[in-house]
Amino acid sequence: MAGEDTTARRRGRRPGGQDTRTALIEAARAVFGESGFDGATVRAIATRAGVDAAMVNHWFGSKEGLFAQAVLKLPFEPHELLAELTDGPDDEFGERIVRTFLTRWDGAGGHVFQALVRSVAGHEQAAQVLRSFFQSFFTKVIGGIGSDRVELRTSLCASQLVGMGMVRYVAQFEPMASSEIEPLVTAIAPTVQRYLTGDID
Amino acid sequence: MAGEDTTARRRGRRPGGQDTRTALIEAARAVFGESGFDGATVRAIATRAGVDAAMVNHWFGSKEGLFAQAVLKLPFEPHELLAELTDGPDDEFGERIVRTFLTRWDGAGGHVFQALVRSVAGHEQAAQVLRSFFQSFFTKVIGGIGSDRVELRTSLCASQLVGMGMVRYVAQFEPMASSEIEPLVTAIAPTVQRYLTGDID
DNA sequence: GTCTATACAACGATAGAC
DNA sequence: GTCTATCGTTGTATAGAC
Repeated sequence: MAGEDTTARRRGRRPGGQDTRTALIEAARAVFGESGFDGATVRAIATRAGVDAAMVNHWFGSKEGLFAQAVLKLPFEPHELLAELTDGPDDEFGERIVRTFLTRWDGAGGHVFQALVRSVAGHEQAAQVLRSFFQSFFTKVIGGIGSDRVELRTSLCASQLVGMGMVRYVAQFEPMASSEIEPLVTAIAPTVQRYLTGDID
Repeated sequence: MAGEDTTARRRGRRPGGQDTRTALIEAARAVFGESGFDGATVRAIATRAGVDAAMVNHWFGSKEGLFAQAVLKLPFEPHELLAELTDGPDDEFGERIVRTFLTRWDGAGGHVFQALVRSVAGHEQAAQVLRSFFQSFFTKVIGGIGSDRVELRTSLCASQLVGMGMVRYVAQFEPMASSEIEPLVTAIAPTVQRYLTGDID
């Protein structure tokens, strides 16, 4: 992450920093809901929240980060996650992705993933914004390893990860629902690794 | 319901054939909702519908078939599907599963899968019944090939299949959403095949 | 007559009481 | 272990629609 709350009192605009963050999240939900991800602008969200547009980057790292936490309620910050995933050898990429996915969502609690699925399944709006967000994010993740067919590989990885979340957190099939993380990494990482760098046709 | 049947139970054809089917579906939704899949009995459902238990087999092939059409609204009959999947060499099992999954759901239309996901994500009840149904069904599918760790393999297969459906029908990530079936079979079948018969630890 | 939706009986499996 | 009750399922005779 960037800084903690070192700039909170600098010009005394708002005494409590958390209020800015909360206001941004509420404004973001409204604006993203009205305009979609592409249609919503950081400036419009910040204006509605009554704060400066720079606060978006300060609190959420990016427009995507704000979207992730406000609308999708993802339990992580995309930029930070990107750095975590890309740090390591390419042939352990699948392993890192699966382990990180499970660790983060386990930490957040199954109901968070469940809520995400419900909103995506229920509202075409949410599906659309998630789609552009996920594709943009995962393309960055995959882009660095120089494989071809980036879009298809992205879809394939998404299918295995999303399915893993569905089985573990939503449908709660045993033994996957109660399993430790590492056995699942062992079983599933080769799939993701193949989707990333292997032969897919 | 098909009427309170004030007439004494007579053998033979009752006027209004479709009414029995409809009555069974309505009764099944009620009983499955109250008791879950295992707790609900065919006889209880038939009694509530005011017809004989044998009508379940006549109209839906099995208890699972009734559940599939009444609660999950699946576009296929489990027994028929089981026969289709198990007919062929074991080393093409993954291929058949992926192709059949996509063919059936494509035929039904994406909104049907979407509705299934929504009901499973929304109601713990539906998740529970789907869980026992799916495990029972897939255990039969996998049971014939004699692999170990049947439950884990079932979960893994389910994760890839459900994820594929989520990406193609719900989130609609390109290119997976618009792809022809066969390229997806080529890309994903090896994953399912490995989950079924390969090394997973 | 044929066709089929229906009811009833019975089978094998399974779970629990004793 | 034995007995019993109940489960899902199957076979079959029958009644009504055609």
